[in-house]
Amino acid sequence: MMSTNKYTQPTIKEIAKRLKIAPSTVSRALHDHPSISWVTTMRVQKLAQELNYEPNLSAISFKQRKSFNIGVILPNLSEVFFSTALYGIEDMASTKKYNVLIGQSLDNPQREERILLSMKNSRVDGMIVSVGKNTINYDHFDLLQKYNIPIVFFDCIPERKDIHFTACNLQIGMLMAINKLVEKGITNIALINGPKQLVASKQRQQIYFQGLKKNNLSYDEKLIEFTDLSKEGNQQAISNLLRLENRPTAIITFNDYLALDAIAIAKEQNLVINKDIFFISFANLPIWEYMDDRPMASIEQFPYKQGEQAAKILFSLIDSLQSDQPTIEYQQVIFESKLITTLQ
Amino acid sequence: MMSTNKYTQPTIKEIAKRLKIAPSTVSRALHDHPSISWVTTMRVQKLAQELNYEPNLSAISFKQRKSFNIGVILPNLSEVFFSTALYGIEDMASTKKYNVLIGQSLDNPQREERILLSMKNSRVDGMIVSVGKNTINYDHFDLLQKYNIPIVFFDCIPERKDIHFTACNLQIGMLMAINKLVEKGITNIALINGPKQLVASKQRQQIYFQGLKKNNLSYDEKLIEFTDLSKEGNQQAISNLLRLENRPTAIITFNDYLALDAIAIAKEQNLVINKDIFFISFANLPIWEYMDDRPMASIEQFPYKQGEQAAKILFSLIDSLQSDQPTIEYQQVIFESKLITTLQ
DNA sequence: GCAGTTTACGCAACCGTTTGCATAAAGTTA
DNA sequence: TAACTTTATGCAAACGGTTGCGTAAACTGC
Repeated sequence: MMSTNKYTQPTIKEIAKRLKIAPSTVSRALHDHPSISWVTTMRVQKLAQELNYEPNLSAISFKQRKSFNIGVILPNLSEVFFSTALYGIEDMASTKKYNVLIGQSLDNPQREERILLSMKNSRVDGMIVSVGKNTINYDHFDLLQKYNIPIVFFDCIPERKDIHFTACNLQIGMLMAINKLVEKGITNIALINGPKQLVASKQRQQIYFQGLKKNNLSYDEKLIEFTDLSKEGNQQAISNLLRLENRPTAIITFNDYLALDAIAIAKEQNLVINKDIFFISFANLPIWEYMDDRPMASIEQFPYKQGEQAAKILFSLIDSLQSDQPTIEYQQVIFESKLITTLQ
Repeated sequence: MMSTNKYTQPTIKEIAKRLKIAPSTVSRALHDHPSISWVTTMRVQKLAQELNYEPNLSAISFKQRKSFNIGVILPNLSEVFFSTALYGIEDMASTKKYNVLIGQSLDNPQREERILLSMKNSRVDGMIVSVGKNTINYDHFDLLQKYNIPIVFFDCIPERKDIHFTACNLQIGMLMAINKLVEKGITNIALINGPKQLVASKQRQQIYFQGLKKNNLSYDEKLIEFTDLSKEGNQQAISNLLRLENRPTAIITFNDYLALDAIAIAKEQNLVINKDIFFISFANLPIWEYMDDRPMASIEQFPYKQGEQAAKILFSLIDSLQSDQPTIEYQQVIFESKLITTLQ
């Protein structure tokens, strides 16, 4: 599969030379420019086809000051949520003839910043970012603004008004989940939330309060725990809840990975899942169907659609940057969550 | 976060103009070229720092005919195996100042080819590919050769000699697994293999035979089933085995996802996992630790190392393309697998 | 003080494509 | 047929950085 003879890709100049016409004519002919005659256009396109001509995107991107690459920074691609979102981004990008540069931050702010700067330097035309859960400083994102590189955040977004983003409104899903529990007569509902600095955490907590209130349940501050989402943090949080005198009969967990840890601990304490205690979780890990002890329900957040939409917004921003009238409004698209019952 | 004033990145020409020297001098100064005086070098580097100069990689890649991008095509990033391999690739790439373009083939040959061609056109400097399980035609990979774009395959590799690749030798892990079973007195060992066209399947089958032979076990062809790795295929395969008069007491499954299906079916038939029947699997899904009924052991294939090594090989190929003496040998690195016992 | 060497820098071309402008040829009108 | 318009094409610059080559100026040795 290794050949020694160099095979160089044909260029516009090559075609021009062969047809004894100017490169500019070739360029225009390839773009069906009206000022080029039908005959010339055909001759050029025919030869281009024969030679297997492909425009040198490197040259074009240099000339046009566009790389036709977008950067995507995610915490972690092994989470199905993110890899599915990436499909959405990829699919949208490929219809727009863009490539996707990927970087996994692993929730490490330094790594996140390093990736971001490297993408900036390689002149991506825009970025889609799901912020790592340990990121507290957003200066490097602001930096991109100076270089006119648009960013669209998705899912895990900074808490500020002046950004473009897509996210999922957990309200409907979460309220339905609480209603469902109450219908079953389960009223002692706890929440294990994620890191306090996350918008997602604040949101979950707020809706949790709403859900209790709408069902005339009283709020007990002991029923809220926080975790940094590390395994130890998770175990600590669930243990605290299970130790309570008034042990909760249902627990809403910040995400599926936390739910895994929580369920494991509950089982260790000989609690029967979905009998002694119920779990509700976010993000719908597909692996649940293989597990006997799984959350009663998960709240679906439509990662594919979120990714696709984020890319759509990004491309509209990129296009508007080209035009004389750049958009000034912030594009913010919020999807509605949906309650998925994983048990029959 | 949106500003209207355009902020243009400083260029070498800009610096040259300000210091009233030639662009070429600036370029050399920035590269610490020996023919530039200490004073000038310092002046240039100081101003560059002040202006926040960053070389325009677009221009460099155009001029140098290198994109400083490598393409990675994988079946699926939601499989932890692949996303972990991607870390390895990413890390190696970032030390080499390369970016990573990603494409998920979803085991769809058309999609795989589309991604490959699009990456070719955007002039990636090389590619790392794990071939989709339905790919039977390798013409598009050969095409890249014509354009002098090196490819390194990893994990799922085409069955031919003339390629660069990294892979994992399952021999040690698999033989140890069989030995372990035999030690426990389990001798009726079945194999559910993947699609017949895959190298990986052939390899597994061969070692399976070896393992039986070394332990003086007789081979029964009924104990080998194949699956296309779809859910239905998996279920069919395991059902066939469990229906056998001489029901196997251990099953080696092609991968962890198949193991999940297999275990589920076995449980439906009221078999107790790790008592009535044992499973051994490949690739070590981290989720196992949360499951009560899991394979007795998994065979670790070191995806991070494989990815890292694949990238290392790719960069050596890219470098050797630059030099006058391109490498002719095929670089093939094979890691040794390791048996991981997931049960205490 | 002169030939030879070294040092430090500038000039200009180049990579492939695009695009504003100029212009020759052809066609149109009075 | 002169003047004007239209059509089809070419010329040349530009994007930003790199690099071979040329060359003043400074330095060396005798």
